Amino acid sequence: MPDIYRALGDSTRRRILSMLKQENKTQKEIVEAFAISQPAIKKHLNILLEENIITESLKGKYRIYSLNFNVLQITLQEMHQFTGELLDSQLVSLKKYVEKGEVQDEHD
Amino acid sequence: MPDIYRALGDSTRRRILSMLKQENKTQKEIVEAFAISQPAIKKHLNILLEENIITESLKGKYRIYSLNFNVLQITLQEMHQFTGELLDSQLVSLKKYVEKGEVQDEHD
DNA sequence: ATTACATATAACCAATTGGTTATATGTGTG
DNA sequence: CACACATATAACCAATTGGTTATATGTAAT
Repeated sequence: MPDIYRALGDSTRRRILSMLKQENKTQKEIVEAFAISQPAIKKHLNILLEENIITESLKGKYRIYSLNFNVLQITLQEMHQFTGELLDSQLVSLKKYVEKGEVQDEHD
Repeated sequence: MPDIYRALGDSTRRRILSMLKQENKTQKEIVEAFAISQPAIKKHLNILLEENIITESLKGKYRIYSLNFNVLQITLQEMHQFTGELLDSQLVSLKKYVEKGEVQDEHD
């Protein structure tokens, strides 16, 4: 359900995630780390929240954001499997080549 | 330079890449595998070409598309490093916890 | 040469994205 | 209570995305 590709699809969001991997951060801290406005950061946080990649908690007037490791782990693992299979196929082609003396069939 | 996140950011494009991992395909074959129009597929192919994730070659009236394994490998490896570091940090936190009896500092 | 087929391109559309500024709301502090 | 600060929300904007239909172009086959 969570769209990890959407979550990772923007470099600001990737930087936010990198920040959060060290320690949880308040929105204020995140905003201060970028050159764009607070509402712009909030929109990125909302996308990450929508995709369940981060969680939000309240502490007085602050909002604290954290990585959602459970979801991250599952979705990244799926993504990694997909990408792994893409590269895998090259090895299969190489194997075929070694065995049968051809790389691709049909088109070349 | 190639934006692998953009390339993978759409499920149609991911399906196209999956198709190409088996064998090279003509545009016609790709179009026939989807329920959307030829120009729509062409746009996706153009994005994959822009990001250098696939290559195009001519064969008579056909256009043959192939995975660009070189670029794929490099960009996916970078992506995987990024995502690996995200999850890694949890292990570091766990390690800290085991060693010092705390998980996070500052915010909780 | 005509026709059929594969692909390209143009014009259009609605929704999403990534940003802005201005302003409202909520919470802690002097 | 009043003010300051952190965050939320609204209204706006330009660019991109993902699709469409209609039509042009290039190549092969009859």
